[in-house]
Amino acid sequence: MNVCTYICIVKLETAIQSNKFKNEVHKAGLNILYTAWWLKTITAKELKEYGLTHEQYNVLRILKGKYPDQMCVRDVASRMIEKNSNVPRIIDRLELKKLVKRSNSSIDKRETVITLTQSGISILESCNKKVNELMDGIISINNQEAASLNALLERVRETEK
Amino acid sequence: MNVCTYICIVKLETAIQSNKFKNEVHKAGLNILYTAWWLKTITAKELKEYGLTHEQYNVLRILKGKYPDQMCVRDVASRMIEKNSNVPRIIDRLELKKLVKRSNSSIDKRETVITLTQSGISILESCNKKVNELMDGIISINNQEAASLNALLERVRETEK
DNA sequence: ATCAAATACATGTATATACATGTATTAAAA
DNA sequence: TTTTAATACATGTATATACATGTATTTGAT
Repeated sequence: MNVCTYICIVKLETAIQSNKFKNEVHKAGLNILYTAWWLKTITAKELKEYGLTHEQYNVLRILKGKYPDQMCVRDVASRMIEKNSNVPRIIDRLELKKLVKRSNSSIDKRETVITLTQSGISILESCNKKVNELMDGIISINNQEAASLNALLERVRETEK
Repeated sequence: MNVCTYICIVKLETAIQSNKFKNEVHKAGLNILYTAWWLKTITAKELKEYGLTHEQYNVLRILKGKYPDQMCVRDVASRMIEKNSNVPRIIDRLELKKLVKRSNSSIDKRETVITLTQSGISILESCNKKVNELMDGIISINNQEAASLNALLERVRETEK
């Protein structure tokens, strides 16, 4: 029998020890920031087993999306979740670990093209498995709730000018 | 007349140039991370005018919450949105700018107690004004939508063990 | 064809995160 | 009481963000 021993609900009020929010919109801002930190932290823990940071994992996933095609640095950067990431430097570290390979583009000599190595692919697959298991095990919202959440987050970023 | 010249909707698919999501839950994970980055970036831009980073602003707000009482470093740290922040070092920078003052606790000599200076209070007030104006101007969701969003984010972090 | 602007990437600096370790002080155990 | 463990903070290291600047290459205008 699978017995649920306890349910851990960390309310925002508890997490940041404050309940003085201007309004629900202001609270939502803090809630988004805190939830992102929480998500990053629990995934980083899994990735650490493989010596990868969240950002390095992101770059590997992006490269996998085009594999076996190569990608230039600019293309990788444009797909990053955090747009100001210093992609050349993240690639430096992946290259040191021999998870990716740099080469010069023949089309445009300014470009550096990046390729996943076999080792990069296999570490990515292990990480994906771990991270997916974590998500399935920890995040208990269903697809319908997630869809509402996605719609609301997109509404947050919808700006009129 | 207040004419709305254009509406800027940055969908997640456009932002990270991918539409291959395992399911809505997985997409929600990326959406939370991207929205947090977006929020941080637009606020950081306002704070930069005052030479403050997002984290320094967070520390000042926390100190204001107890003002005129002092707070020890541990108490500040426990209220941070990002729990792994290196609060002593953030305080180093605030102290250099004379926005806070460090002193020794008389009760427990291990503790360092932090006080907002007058200059710290006034810079915080200016920042709050700027940030609130930004939020009101840019975020177009209403309080009811924000309340649903808050409930969903709390559901995301609700884990069974 | 030549020069100026734009592009792609690398690199440098300040600040932050994440985490390990060091130091002084306090609390607790033998 | 003495020793040990825990606590509070400071500091050190690797990696990341945010942003400025440098260099080589390409594009575009004259």
